[in-house]
Amino acid sequence: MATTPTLPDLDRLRPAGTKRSSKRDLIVNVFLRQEGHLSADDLVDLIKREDHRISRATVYRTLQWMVDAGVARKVDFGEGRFRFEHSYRHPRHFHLICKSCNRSYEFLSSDIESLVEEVAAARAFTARQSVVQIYGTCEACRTGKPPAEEGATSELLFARDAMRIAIATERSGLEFYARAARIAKDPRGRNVFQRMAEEEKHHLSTLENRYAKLLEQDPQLESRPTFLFFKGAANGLFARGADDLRRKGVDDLEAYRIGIRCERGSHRFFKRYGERFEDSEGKQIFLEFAEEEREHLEMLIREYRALLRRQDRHPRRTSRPVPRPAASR
Amino acid sequence: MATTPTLPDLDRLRPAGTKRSSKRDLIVNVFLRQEGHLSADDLVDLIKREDHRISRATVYRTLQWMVDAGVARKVDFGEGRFRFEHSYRHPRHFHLICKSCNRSYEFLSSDIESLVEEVAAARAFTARQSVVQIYGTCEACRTGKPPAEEGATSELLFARDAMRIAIATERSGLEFYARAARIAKDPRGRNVFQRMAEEEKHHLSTLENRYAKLLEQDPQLESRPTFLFFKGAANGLFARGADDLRRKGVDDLEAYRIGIRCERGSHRFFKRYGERFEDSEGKQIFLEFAEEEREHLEMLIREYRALLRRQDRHPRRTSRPVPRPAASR
DNA sequence: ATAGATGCAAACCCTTTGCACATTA
DNA sequence: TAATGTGCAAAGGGTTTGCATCTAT
Repeated sequence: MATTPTLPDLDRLRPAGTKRSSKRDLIVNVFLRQEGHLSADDLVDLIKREDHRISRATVYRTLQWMVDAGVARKVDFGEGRFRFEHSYRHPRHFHLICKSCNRSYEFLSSDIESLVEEVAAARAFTARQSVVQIYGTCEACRTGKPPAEEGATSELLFARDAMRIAIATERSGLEFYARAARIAKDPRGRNVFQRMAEEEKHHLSTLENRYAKLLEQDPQLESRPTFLFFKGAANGLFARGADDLRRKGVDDLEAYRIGIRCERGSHRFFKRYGERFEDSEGKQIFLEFAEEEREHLEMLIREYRALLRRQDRHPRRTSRPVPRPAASR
Repeated sequence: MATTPTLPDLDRLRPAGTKRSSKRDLIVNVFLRQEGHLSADDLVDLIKREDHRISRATVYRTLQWMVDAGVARKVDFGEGRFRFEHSYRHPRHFHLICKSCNRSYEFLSSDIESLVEEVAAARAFTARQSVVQIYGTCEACRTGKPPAEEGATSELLFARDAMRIAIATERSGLEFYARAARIAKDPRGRNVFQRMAEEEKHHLSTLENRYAKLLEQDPQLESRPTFLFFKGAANGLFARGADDLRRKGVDDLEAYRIGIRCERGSHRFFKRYGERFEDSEGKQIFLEFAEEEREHLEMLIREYRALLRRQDRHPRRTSRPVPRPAASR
């Protein structure tokens, strides 16, 4: 069953020095009840059905008000007019836009965002916002089948994908640390890795419970298409790291370095997306994980340095502090 | 020194049943002389300087004509009006858009394009075109320094990056095959890998010569920012493959599989971008390489299967035929 | 009472179009 | 001489705005 989107507290959003107005309230409520991306005209039509005496100008003014209040976002699909989408508890995302039915579908890709940041950095360009739009024909239009009914809010999809990614990360993290513990020569190192593996195992079961609970909110949730794409989760980062441990001649120092690389990558990921949503299940999960990964990261760096000192060698650049995401540069 | 962009043969572009017109010629020529992304209004101003008596309507009509003829592309930077950019020998690309000076900078990213294709595939969406726009502040505006003068056409930048990528691929391919030859147990396999390494070495020197020649066309070419981003070149694909060969227990079969994965990736890359440009140096390089990688790929698959048969085992899925890029699905 | 919100119609901006006239093949 | 191309002005779609009126605080 479809969940109703959480409604924002309009009184709190209203900027100081502005008055309440029943017409605006009506427009905002009608807008928030809709799904998808409405043009000003669409909204005028919807409004006229409920109250004949609301003028087009007021609808335009209210749309602007919503954008300023952070309830709506103006989007441009190249049609020569703008559309508006919710932005309350609905983070920036990318779009697939069907040219034949004009429907649009949302997604997020951590991988694309990282690459975009790299490109911007390569040009010394300060990126404030990025737009990714894929134009084409959607499955429904191509096959003639009815479109999969909307239903799940992207808040829910975000939470689902957040948890899937967290679970995948824990699983491969567990594998990584278990293997690292097996190959570690230094007893202290073995101990550290073993402790990490234990932690991952514990978190994993917590997460799996939470995921099961989330699924109760929407029986079809599992079958809905991916909203948040992140390769680092399943086959990147820790999985790659575990793989790297299989190479010849990996010593304890190398194992630490690989672990540091992995934790840094996932910390970065969880932090970025954790900051994206407000007060949602997904946000919470992500921020918890970001924190956890940060702690792991610090411990690994500490241990790495300690081992280096014991071996009387100089630290390598892998031990620089936790980086901030490039977006905030 | 900046190279003048190659001018299209307008007579050839003119669709059948349309007449020549001196005013249109003037407008097209003025348009093609400009760089960057012009609004209709910008173009009207430029035109008025040369001939007072050309009307706004004609400019609009000519812009439409250029879009139809494939000389111009209509782009939308969310300003509430369209801009136009060259499209003659100028492939589709992505944009960095400076909100403070309204300049825009172009780039291409194979990595982003691949991810976009994956997202589309995951939703069974047929992608026809994708838009990636990074909005923010450019270096010139942020630092107050004058903008790096334009100069190089993206045709030249594309050729430069094409060659850089080809060279990086050859280098890591060479390393990969040399190492594979070293670890191969099967004498026939050792021979195959050695032959590949020789080939790579030969191509590498050809390419380096060609690159040197390209640089003569623009002394600053090397220092201009990256236009085409592709991670697979330097640290992906073969480099990763060579790395994989360092793992414990890599046998000849595994070496073939890794090689097949690498060749498939680079074949795919070279093919995609080779098809993008018309009659340019970059296009030629890329298509030659695509063909070369395809041959390597086929040989590796053949050898892999032969070895399997000799070892009396069943083929694994790695031996499926060369895939086409997802874009053409 | 007074600042802010609304309705109406006009104005705006960018773009397209109908029609008479000019050019080209 | 036909068929295209052009200029002009008008119309078109989407959006904003000036101003008188209404409404919340």
